[in-house]
Amino acid sequence: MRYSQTLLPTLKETPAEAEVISHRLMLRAGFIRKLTAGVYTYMPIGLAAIRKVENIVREEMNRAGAQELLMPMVQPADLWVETGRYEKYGPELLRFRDRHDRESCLGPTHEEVITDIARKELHSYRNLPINLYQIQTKFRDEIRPRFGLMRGREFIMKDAYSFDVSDEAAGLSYQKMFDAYKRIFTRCGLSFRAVQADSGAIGGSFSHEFMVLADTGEDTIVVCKNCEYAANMEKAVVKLVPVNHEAAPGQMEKIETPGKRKVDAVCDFLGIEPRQLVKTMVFKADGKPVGVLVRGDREVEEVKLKNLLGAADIELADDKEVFDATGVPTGYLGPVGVDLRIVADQEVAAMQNFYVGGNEKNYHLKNVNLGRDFQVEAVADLRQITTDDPCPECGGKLETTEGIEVGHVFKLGTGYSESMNATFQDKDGQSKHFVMGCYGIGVSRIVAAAIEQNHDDKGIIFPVPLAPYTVIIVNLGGSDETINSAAEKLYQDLMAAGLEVLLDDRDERPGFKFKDADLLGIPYRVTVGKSFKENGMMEIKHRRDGVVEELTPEDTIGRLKTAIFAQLTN
RNA sequence: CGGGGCGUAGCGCAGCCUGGUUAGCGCGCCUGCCUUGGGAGCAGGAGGCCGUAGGUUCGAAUCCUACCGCCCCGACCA
Repeated sequence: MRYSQTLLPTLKETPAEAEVISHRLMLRAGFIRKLTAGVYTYMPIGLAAIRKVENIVREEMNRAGAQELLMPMVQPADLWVETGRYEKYGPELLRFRDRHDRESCLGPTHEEVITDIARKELHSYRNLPINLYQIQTKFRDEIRPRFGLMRGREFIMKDAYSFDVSDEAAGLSYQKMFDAYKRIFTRCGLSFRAVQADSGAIGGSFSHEFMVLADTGEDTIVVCKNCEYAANMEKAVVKLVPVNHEAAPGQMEKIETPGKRKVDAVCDFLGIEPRQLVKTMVFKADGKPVGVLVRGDREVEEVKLKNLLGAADIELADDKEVFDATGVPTGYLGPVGVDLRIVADQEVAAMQNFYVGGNEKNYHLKNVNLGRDFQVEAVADLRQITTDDPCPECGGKLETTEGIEVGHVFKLGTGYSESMNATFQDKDGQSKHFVMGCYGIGVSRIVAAAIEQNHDDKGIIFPVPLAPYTVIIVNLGGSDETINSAAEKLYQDLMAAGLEVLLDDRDERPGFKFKDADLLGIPYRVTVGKSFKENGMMEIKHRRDGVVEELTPEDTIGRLKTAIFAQLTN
C-alpha cells in the first residue's frame, strides 16, 4: 500500500479520552476512531491488524476440526425466554422491538441460537461430536465501557460451541479447544497464562480463562511459584490451614469499645490482632440483606458469595442499608442474636474465642464461638485468597499478577440443551440431551492486549504475526529519480515475494516519516535514501530491538523474507 | 447507578472565578517559497450555533437552571 493513498491519520498529540497505553496508541496510530461510548470504527490499518488475529484464530479452529458459520446478530426474545436468560441477563442485553412490536435483542453471545440450530439439525449421535464457530460482532451494553477496544460495548469475538454425546466426550472437545487456544495465543506472540475461572453469566460447571499478562489487566490472577496452578483471584480456592484448638471455650463477654468501628481501631484499643476478630459484612443479594462473616484481616470475595447464594447480583450495603436491615450502626454489627441471614467463611468456623460486634453502639463481644453462641446458614470458602495462603494444589507459595482476559473456555453440560429441549438419538435409540461446551476469544481485544504487551515510548511494536504490514519502506528520495525508482522497485519486489508492505511515498521530511513508522509499530523499516545514492545500500531497522543492517537491494529482500517467514511459521 | 471531572476550530488547550470591542494559542489543513536521515523555516489563508434549551442582564463562552454527551474510580466481561 502506498501511504499517500491510504487513510492512515496519525496524531502527534494524544486525544484526551485515552488513558491506557493501547487505547492511546491505537488512536494516535490511526487504528480506531470512536463513534460513541464503547463503539469504534476500525480504520483501515486497525482492521488489517484485526484480520491478522482473525486468520490465526480461523486457521487454528479449522485445524482443531471446528466448522465456521455465521449467526445473526439480531435475535428474537423468545429464544432467550426459553433459557430464562431474558430475565437473568440483565441490562447488558440490549433489547428493542421491531416494527411488528416483536421483542428482540442484539446478541451478546449465541448459546441460544446455536442450540436452536442443534435441535433442528442434529438428530443422531452420528452427527457428533461437532464444533461450530463464528467470528462476529457482539453487542453488550456494558455499564462502563473503557480503555478503547479493551472493553467496548461492540466488539469482535470468536465464539465456538461443541456438542457431544456424553460428559466424557465433552471433556475431549474441551481439551481440544484448550490446546487450540494455547496455539492461537502463542502464534499471536502473546505472553499468556491459562487460569481456572468462574463461569459467570454464561453458566456451566468448569472453565478456564486465558489471560494476557499486562499491568493494565482488569483481573488479578494468582499463580503458584511451585506447580502449574493458576486461577483468577475470584475463583482461587482458599485451602483451609488446620489450627490447633489449645484453648478451652471461654465465657462470652460484652466489652465496651467506645467509638471503635474499624477493625484496626478495635484491635488497637483492645490490644488484639485482626486475626482474632470476625467482621460482619452486609451484602445485598438481589436486593436482600445477607451478613457475611470473615476474619478481621480478610476480604470477602463477592463472586464466591454470589455463587454460594445463587444470586444474580451482589452489592455491599451502605451504612444506611445496614442500619435499616439490622438496627445496628456499621462497626458494631455481629452475628450473635441478630435478625439477619448469616453465612460464614470457612476460616471463621475454625476460629475459637473470637471478637465480634456487640450489635449495640460502642460494644463488642469477646470469647465468641460459632455453634455455641450463634448459628449460620452456611459455611463456605467466601474470602479472597492472599499471597500468604498456600497453593490449593501443592501447598506452594503463591504470587499475583494482572491479566487481560482474551479467551474463555467453558464446559456447559446440558443446561442449554435441557432448557431448549435439544436432543439427539443415541446408539441405543434413546433420546439424550447434547452435552455442550462454549469457547470465546476476544478478537478485537487481542489487538489491544498485544499492544499493551508490545510497545515503547515511541509507539507500537507489533509481533510479526499481528502486524498490519510487516515492512515499511521509507523513501527519502524527494525528487531524486534514482532513489525513487529504487524504492519503487523494492516495493514491487517485496510484494511479489508475498510480504505486506507499506511504501511511505509522502512528500514529508525524513524525521516525520521515521516518527510515523515507529508509531505504527511495523516490525521492519527499510530506508532508501542517501546511502543508496552513494553506495547502493539500503538500511533495514528492526523496530523491536533497533538493530540496523545495511544491505544491497537483493540482500534486503532476502533478509526480510527469511526473517519474516521465520516468525510466521509455527 | 453511586463518587469525581470535562464539553470553546480536525486534535491538544487558554479565556470563565471578577459578564463588556473582532474569542485566542500550539499542532494539523490549504497556497507559495524554501528545506530534505529523526515530527524544519518564512509568508499568506481557510476553519467557531463557545454541547443543547431556557433564565438573569442594557449586554452571556463567562452567572443560574435543566437536559444531552464524554472521560476517570467502583459493580459487568470476550
